[in-house]
Amino acid sequence: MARERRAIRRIESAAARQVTFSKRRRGLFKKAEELAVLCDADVSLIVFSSTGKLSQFASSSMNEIIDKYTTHSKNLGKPDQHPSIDLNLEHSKYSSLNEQLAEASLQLRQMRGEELEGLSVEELQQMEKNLEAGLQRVLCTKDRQFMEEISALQQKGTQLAEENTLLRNQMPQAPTAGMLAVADTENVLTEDGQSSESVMTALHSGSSQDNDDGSDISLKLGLP
Amino acid sequence: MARERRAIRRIESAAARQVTFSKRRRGLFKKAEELAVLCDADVSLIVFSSTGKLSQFASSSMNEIIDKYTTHSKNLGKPDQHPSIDLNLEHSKYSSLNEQLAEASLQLRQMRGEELEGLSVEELQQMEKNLEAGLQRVLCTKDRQFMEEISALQQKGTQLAEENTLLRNQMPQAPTAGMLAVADTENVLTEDGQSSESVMTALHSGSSQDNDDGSDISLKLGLP
DNA sequence: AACTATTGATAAGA
DNA sequence: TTCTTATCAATAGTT
Repeated sequence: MARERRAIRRIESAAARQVTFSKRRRGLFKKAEELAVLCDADVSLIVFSSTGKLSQFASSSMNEIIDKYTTHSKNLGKPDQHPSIDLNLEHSKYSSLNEQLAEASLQLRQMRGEELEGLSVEELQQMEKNLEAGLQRVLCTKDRQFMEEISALQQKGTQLAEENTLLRNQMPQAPTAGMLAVADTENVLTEDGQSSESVMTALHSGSSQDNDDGSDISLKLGLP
Repeated sequence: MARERRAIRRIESAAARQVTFSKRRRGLFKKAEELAVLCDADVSLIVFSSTGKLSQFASSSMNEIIDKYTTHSKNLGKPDQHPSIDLNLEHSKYSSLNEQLAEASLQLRQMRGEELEGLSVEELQQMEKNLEAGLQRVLCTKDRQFMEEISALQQKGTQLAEENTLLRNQMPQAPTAGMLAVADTENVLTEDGQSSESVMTALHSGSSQDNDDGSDISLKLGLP
């Protein structure tokens, strides 16, 4: 990354090692924080220099992350190794969780419009932005779900219509057709095989066109 | 470090966040290892993705480093606080808290429009309702704060204007009046005591009316 | 995932 | 340690 690539192996000169340590440690911590912020990750970084000096970074509480880690790996690996550590961490972990929960609850209440009294105008504007963005995404998702449901129903409708056609063809004399489908009987032959006309366009264009094979079904779309 | 600098702030798009997380995590772990090797340092790196997945690096044994860390920081902090708390109670409290926090976080993320995939249309409509209600309340509160600020400023303005009038009355010959207020001198006597004209209307009506006792101040309202 | 234009990190020197 | 600068590495946006 510089004048010349340095081979990744222990730097023999103590002075040079110290210099490189300072520079790279700064970079490493910076990147750790960036990862945590950018990606909403929980990051813990502990570094002991060769002289034994400690540096640390934690995106939230160090104890909490370590505990989460021990819990995680305990589940997969050998049970209990450092029973003493957990004890020291219990309390801080607990308060930290409590704080996080309180914070999250407050945020939720504020997003619902409660307890807004203490907020500055700037914070309120930020919340407004967040709420609008969230609302937008919710609306998009809802629309998408509607679309999916519509398209599923439409497919089913088309299939049923085709079955109907087949059945009617099999009994050409059927006198009860009028009860189930009023004006279809003369179109039966032509609409057979005309598979899928988009229901969306049907909804937009109102009742202009003549392709009735899906429209009986599309009337039920708003409900489920 | 790329096409364009990315602001170090949580990436909203879940997809982009995941991509960046993968890329940067790899880079971070590489640098952690390089620091450990080059500088003979003891390095521990623990990363939980926003989805809870664990990644770790340790130049020696993770547990050993963590142990060393807890020993180190214990010495600096207060030594032992709660040597004996009911562990079982503690643990159940912990799990419960954890669950609550997870639930609250999920709700928050969903209100921000993330992780909506599993929700039904009904749930989405409920969220939409909540978001709209929250947004409405936030907007009301914001407006109220604006009003309060405006009215406070206006009051102050009125007071200052009154003080000005008093001062001018005390030196009737003042030849420098034109520098501070151009056309006021003949109105001084009449506007005294005319207390509060709404600043809102002043803002809306532009520069039509003649009651100048607050308008010099109203120009500064947008800023503080 | 692979590709680059760019920015960022850093090795060496002062 | 800090600053500078030439260079290499990481990565943001794109495909």
